[in-house]
Amino acid sequence: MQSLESIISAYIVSAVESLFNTKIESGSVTFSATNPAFEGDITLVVFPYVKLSGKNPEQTGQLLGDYLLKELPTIASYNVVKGFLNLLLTEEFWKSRFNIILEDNAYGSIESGEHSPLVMVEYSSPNTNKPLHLGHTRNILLGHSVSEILKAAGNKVMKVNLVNDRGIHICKSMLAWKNWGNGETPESSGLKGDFLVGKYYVEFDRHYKEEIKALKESGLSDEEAAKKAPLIMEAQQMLRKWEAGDIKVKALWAKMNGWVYDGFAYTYKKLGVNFDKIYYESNTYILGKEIIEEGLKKNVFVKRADGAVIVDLTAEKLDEKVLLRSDGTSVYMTQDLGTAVERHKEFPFDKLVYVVGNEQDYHFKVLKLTLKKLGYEWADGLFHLSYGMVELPDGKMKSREGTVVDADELINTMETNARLLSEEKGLVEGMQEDEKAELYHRVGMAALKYFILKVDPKKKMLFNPKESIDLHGNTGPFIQYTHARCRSIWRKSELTTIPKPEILTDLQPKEKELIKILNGFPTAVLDAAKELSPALIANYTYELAKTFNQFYDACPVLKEENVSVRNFRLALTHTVARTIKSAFALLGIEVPERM
RNA sequence: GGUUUCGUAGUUCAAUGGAUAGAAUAGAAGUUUCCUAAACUUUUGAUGCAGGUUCGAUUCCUGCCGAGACCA
Repeated sequence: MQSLESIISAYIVSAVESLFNTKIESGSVTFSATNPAFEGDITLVVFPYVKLSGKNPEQTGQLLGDYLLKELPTIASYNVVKGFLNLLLTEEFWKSRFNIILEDNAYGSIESGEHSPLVMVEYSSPNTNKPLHLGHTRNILLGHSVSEILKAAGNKVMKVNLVNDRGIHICKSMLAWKNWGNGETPESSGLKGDFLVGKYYVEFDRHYKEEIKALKESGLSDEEAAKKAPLIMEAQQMLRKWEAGDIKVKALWAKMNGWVYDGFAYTYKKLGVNFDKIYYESNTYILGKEIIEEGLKKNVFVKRADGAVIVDLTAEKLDEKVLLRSDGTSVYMTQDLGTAVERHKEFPFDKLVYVVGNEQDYHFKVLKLTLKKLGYEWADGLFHLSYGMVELPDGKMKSREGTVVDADELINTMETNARLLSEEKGLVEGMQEDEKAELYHRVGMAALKYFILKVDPKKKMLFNPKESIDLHGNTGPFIQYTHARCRSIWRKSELTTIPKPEILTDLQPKEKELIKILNGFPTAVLDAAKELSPALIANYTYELAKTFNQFYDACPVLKEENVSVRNFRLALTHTVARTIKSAFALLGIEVPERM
């Protein structure tokens, strides 16, 4: 279905050509929503054509309006206010639009085909030394939602996770567990695996700090003490053993990482997300060394006097970046270069979206530029979805100060709050226990997910642990509630098929408004895909739900006596429910039939 | 210090350079013999400061003030 804007744009192009003798791009035509104070369904901004017409904005608008009224039968009337041409479309247009939308069961999504672009989305990418927290939650929800949105926009999508399963951090946990763990396992203690490993990471830190303190008292500087503490040296020794393939170290490593994966799997499941492929850094960390050779050969990289290999990006207003240390060890950038190249070989993606926090902005700029310099044209398709940090009222979450908001705990709290409200409303009586649990889960998760996703990803967001996430107003549960209302009407209608409406009467204001909003869904999906912003879908869905509730108040559905009006309203209610469900699926939020 | 992002009602969020800056929440006042009141209606309240570009600036540019991030 062609969008309303593109239909009118085409006529504006020909109007400008025949009236002002100038060719313009149809993409340059700008519309805006009509101000409610004036009559109209869509508004054309006239200012860009004032110079072409040589007349004032009002006269220019009149000319364009006359042309459209004559040439485009769906225009019922127009008016010009200042430089704005307000266009009113015919009732017939909106009625036929609604019928098209109603018929389309996959409304809002474009099926991908063989030649659709392949987009790889990397998200989550956790370390294996601690449980997931609210910051990870934002990452995970964004990654999942963006993937769904890209799919709906007609892309083939591959969701990947790159787990940081090796390095000094996991060695610290391993060492602490060996020293003070007494063989504790998730089974023996009942502790979730990622929490268990996280506990020993903290334990390491505690003992390490004591050692540093003691060393400092014996006269060492801060820096020396931090380097010379026996524990850290032992952890480093462990890492070297790991790299050398020491069987015992590798076995412990595999065991403890296994615990963490079980813990993560539980949280991912609760959050309703999954991956098509999981990469492990233990496999990818060696990648990238060949890239260094390649870069040196192509004279893109330079070997410094101390032996370190660098890429000079000063021409691009960035620094020199070290890619290989003077001791020959690689840095993150080396691995990421190698991983990107490997991935593109295996899955020749058109786009690779990295969902990573904005503290890595510099890193991804360098990554893309460096790949470009090496001649990999596909690097143009690399995109860093740089999201803002989740902050607490007094700043960043700090694990040291114990202010980290744990993901599992937050999920539980949300489910509990949903349960308390449901019980208070008393609408769940008669439900089976498992049905109730499912409902509380859906509602709690809707509140959490919507709270996070409705904020523009680029912006930092604030979470106040003292005030629980709201279930009223502009929230996920409000929209779920609207869906449940729609479904309730539908059940009570006792119809089995959707009535084909013949709308003989004029549309009520709220009916027309709903059709207009429904009409905007495909555009919202495409915009969200272009911007990689689930927030646009959240805002869209809120507008739809809010308007439906107004309609619900103003227009009876089941009690309407005129059969054709009743059928139309039922069809409208059905379409609203279906669209809310589709839109929320793009956010990874499920909607209940009743609540 | 260098680079960079961000400052919008009391609070949390909106606004491809477009009309009178929207919502939610908190505050005030209403709506239930009527399809789910997790709703609806009315109301109070905001663009950090100073310039510039533009027919038009929350949005673009410059400076200042304030907060964060990255790099040393």
